[in-house]
Amino acid sequence: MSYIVLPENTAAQVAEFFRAFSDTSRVRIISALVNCEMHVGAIAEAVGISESAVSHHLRGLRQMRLVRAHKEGRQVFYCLDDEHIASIFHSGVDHVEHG
Amino acid sequence: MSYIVLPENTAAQVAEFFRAFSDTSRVRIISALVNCEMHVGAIAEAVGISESAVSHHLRGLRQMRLVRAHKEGRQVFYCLDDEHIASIFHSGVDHVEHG
DNA sequence: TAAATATATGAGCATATATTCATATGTTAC
DNA sequence: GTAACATATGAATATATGCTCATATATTTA
Repeated sequence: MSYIVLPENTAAQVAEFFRAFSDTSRVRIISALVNCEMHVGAIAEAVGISESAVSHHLRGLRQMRLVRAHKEGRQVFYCLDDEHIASIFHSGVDHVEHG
Repeated sequence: MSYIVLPENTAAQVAEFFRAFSDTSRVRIISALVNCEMHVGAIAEAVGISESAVSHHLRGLRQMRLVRAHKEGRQVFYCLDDEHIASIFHSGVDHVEHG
């Protein structure tokens, strides 16, 4: 029988993707963006961490295309990039709540 | 409008859960266990890392109940704990392959 | 019993990561 | 223009993480 293992490259990308959901603050940021778009200050207030920390996290999430941003005046609003992100997030919540 | 953010405790559990999928080696280990159960040595060979490293990863995955183990002689066979784990894994692969 | 095999585990090290602080950039109001 | 505000970014630091190496435990075989 042959063992089928995901190639290193693909596995690294998958790992990188899930790493976005692997930090408490990021999970809370993502949870805040599931139902509405929010600007950085509001996210910081809602999650309870500094705006700088939020900004750093959002940069990572942006680079991985988990979130999209658009500017309105001096505020920047963020939202989840697509439904797939929300879906994976919900899978994780489901797993820990009834799993 | 009120901002609904996942409580810290729950978010920490969700983050911990996804952290299991956030490392290249663990993703490959999980991928190997999707279709069959395998013993530690076979996993190590398939993934291409030391048996010790595999064993360390499997301990974490066991503690998080992502995998189950049973002994046969001196070998220990591992398999994914349930279909939900495989399903989340596949979601991640789908995301990076066509996302 | 002793030796060989399979897995598990603890310590140590090197790297990665999250946060804070200071500062930079861009925008609005005066 | 300057001041105030909102966000972004780089450096520094503290903690976490993955791997290796040495060793321990358990099982089979001679």
